Parts: sequence; structure tokens; C-alpha cells
Amino acid sequence: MKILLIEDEPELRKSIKQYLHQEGYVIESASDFIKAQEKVNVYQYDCILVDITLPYGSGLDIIKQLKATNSKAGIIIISAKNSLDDRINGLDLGADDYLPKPFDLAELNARIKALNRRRNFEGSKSIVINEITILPEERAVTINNQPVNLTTKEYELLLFFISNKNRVVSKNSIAEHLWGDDSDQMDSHDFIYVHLRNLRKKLSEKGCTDYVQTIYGIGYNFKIS
Amino acid sequence: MKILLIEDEPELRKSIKQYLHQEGYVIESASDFIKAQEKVNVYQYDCILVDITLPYGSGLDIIKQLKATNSKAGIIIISAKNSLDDRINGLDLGADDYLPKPFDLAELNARIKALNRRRNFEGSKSIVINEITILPEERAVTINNQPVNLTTKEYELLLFFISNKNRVVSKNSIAEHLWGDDSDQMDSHDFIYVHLRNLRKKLSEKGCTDYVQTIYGIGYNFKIS
DNA sequence: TTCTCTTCTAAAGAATTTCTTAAGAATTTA
DNA sequence: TAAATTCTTAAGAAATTCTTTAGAAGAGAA
Repeated sequence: MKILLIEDEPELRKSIKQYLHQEGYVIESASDFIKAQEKVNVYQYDCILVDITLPYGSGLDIIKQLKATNSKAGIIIISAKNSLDDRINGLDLGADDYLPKPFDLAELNARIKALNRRRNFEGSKSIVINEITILPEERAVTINNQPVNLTTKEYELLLFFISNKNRVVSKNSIAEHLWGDDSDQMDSHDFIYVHLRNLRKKLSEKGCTDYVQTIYGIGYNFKIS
Repeated sequence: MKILLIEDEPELRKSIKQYLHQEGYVIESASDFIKAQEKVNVYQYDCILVDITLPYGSGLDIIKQLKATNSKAGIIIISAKNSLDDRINGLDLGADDYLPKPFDLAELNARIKALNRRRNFEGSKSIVINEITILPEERAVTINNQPVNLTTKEYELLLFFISNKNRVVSKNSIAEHLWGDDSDQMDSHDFIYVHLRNLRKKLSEKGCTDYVQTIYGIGYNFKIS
């Protein structure tokens, strides 16, 4: 968890750095607009704390720049300028939160945590299991960067296995998860064999074998080391 | 461009709806707090026009709710209560603009446009996706500098795809965005196939193929690298 | 109005996925 | 080992979803 603090006032900068370091964050800082720009252009951060009034430029322009480059960092404005206009401007530009000075360091920490909670919650951008990568938003699966075309059932099956990795899942629990209520009304679950086979085949065609182990009479186990 | 109007006064509601419809927006409305809540919880809007004084509740609580759920909709307060307090309250809660009643419909339109300009790329001068260039202000699309004639639906469809690039969009979400309320009353969404086909055709005539990928049984994915 | 362009309806058939069935292989049990 | 059970694989039927076409209905402009 890497944070960039953009703040010109030395005392405040120092105390924030110290505090957040204690909280377990990796924290860097910039003391003016130009230094901030340099940092932002070169490194990636998970979160950026930015003051609006800076020597040589405005924090708002930093935010603009971050957004223009599609930075994925969360942005929290920390500013004494708590006029509504500034606040609205900042949030409009895409900042995630606004914290008026003076503020409690614990409050800042809470905001950072909340921001993280929010953005991790937005659905993890990717799930990586060795050579298998899943991008849920794209509903796409790649193995060694080669796309794998999975049908709905195959995709759901894979996701179910992965969310139960290194755990044995029964045929029944698979059926329940993939077919829900309908699974009761089905007189056999044999077609799971078919979907599983197709999934295994597609995975092994890309070189992924032995992931889904059969536990005879019990179920299956998606094993990853 | 989908707008939700929350306003209890029938006459005003009707005239705003009519006006904004003419301006080319997809517009839905809610006449009280409870109906507004239902709408807001279920659908996504680009912009929400909200009156503060409503039957069964306050518009301010709607705004709170929107912010709590991380809604990305722009919020414009339209209210007769133009006391400074209310205004500040609303803006503090995260509303983007405040329009005191009575107001000119043209003024409302201008505010909506300004809000859009601020928050999404509809305001940006141009959107460039490889060989595709879109000039939102002119509502013009070119491919390799050759103009492409798109109908309204095709244009909106393209914009919706691009604003969700590399993400799967379902047929339902397409319908909701392009037809709003009306999409419920339609017994099928098959006509999306037609518009999509026409869009694909026009794109491919200029050499743009394979942008819109079909995710069988799920939806579509506008893929750009 | 008449003309034109856009949007929607309807329907055929192509493509894809899902499920059924069944033969045979593997594993367990007796 | 023989029998019973469970799993793998394959082929194909059934169901679903998508593409494409043609044309009717509707909206807007001349």
C-alpha cells in the first residue's frame, strides 16, 4: 500500500508521514507542484493525498493530470481552502474524498481505509492463479496471455473452483451453485461431467493440466500451490 | 444520456420531461421520495435532477443515498427553497449544482450540459480510439478521417460501448441506457440486434472490424487494446 | 402533405451452448 | 476376482441466442 503525500507545509508533512508510516503504509511525499508532477509521472501509487494550494501550481491540476493518464490511484484532497467551489471542483475532477484542514490524523487514516474498502470492493480487477488470469469485468480468461473462450457454464464452473481452491467441492454443491433451485428438479447431475470435461479440455489445450483433481466418490478439488 | 427527474409538481414535471426529451435525452421521472428511491436503487443515471421538498421525504436524503452507494450520476438540485442553508446542505452532501425555482428550461439544459462537460468525455473535445475519432460537440464520428454517418441510436450505442470499453455490457444494460423506462414496456430487446448490426456494418465499411465482440449468452464487449 | 430517413417488427436460418444418452474406463467394495 | 459404483469421453439432439434480411411503422423535414 503505497501513498504519495503532496503538501507544502513542512511540519504537517512530517507529522503525516510519520503517522502513516507507523500505520504500516509505504509513504512518499512531494513539497511542491513540480516535484509532485515528477513523482506522479514516474511512479504508481495506490492513494494520493493532495493539497490544493501548492508552490508553482494547483493541486487540482495534479488531479487532472492523474485522471488524464488513467491513474488508478485513489485521490483524497486535503486543503484549508474548504470553500464549496474548490471542493466541488476537486470532486468533479475525480477526487474520491475531501478532508478540510485542520484534521485529525486518525480521521485521515479512516478516510484512507474507507477509500480502499470502496475501491477493492468495486470488484477485483483481476484474479491471477499461476498462468491463469481472470478479468471479471471483461468476463475474460487468459492462460499465458492467450485468450480462452469459455461458455457461461464453463466460466462459472472455473470461478466456483477458484473461489474454493484447495478445497473439495461435491457434485451437489457445484449443481447448487451453477443451477440454483433448478438443480433439485433435475433427475441427474451427469451433465456436470460434460461441462467439467469441456473446461478441462480448454484449459489443457493451453497447457493447464491437473488443476481439477477428481476425488472419487466425493467430488473435485481445484489444486493450486 | 439518461436523466432522472425527481419532482412532485405534475405540471412542472411534465414540461421538463417534454423539453428534455426534445433535447434528445432519455428521461425518467419520479413523483415522490419513495418512487425516487426505488428508481435510484435499481437503475443507473448519468444525471439526476432532484427537488428538495418531496412527499414522504427529502431530496437531501436521496443525495445522501446516492453518495453512499458511490453513484456516478451528476446531481442538480432544483428547488424553491433557495435559502443559503439548503443550498449549502445540498452541495455539502455532494450535489454538483443548484438551480433555484423558477428557472428557464434553457437554463436547466445549459446546466446539464455544463455538468456533463465537467464530468465525462461528452464534454471533451474529442475521443480517440485507435482509428476512430469522436467529436461529441459536433456529434460526429470519423474513421481514418473519413466521416461516418451514424443515426442517433447507433451513435449512442457506440458511445455506450466506448464508455464501457473492455467491459462486458449486457443487452439489458444497453436497453436501459438507450431507452430508459420504455425498455421495460418492450416485450423484447431484439431490435438491439438491428442497431448493433447497422453500427457494425458502418464501422466495418470503413475498415473497423472486430471491435464489438459477442459474448454469447452474456452480452457484448467493445475491445480496444 | 409528401418524401426521406430512422426505428422497430417479424421471421428465417446460422451459430452456439446445453443437456441427453450411452459405451467404456477407472475405482471401490465384497 | 467379480460386481457395483462412479467417472470419462464422445456424439448428437434440443434449446437458446445471435445474425441478417426485408419491410412496416413512425418521426421529422421540405
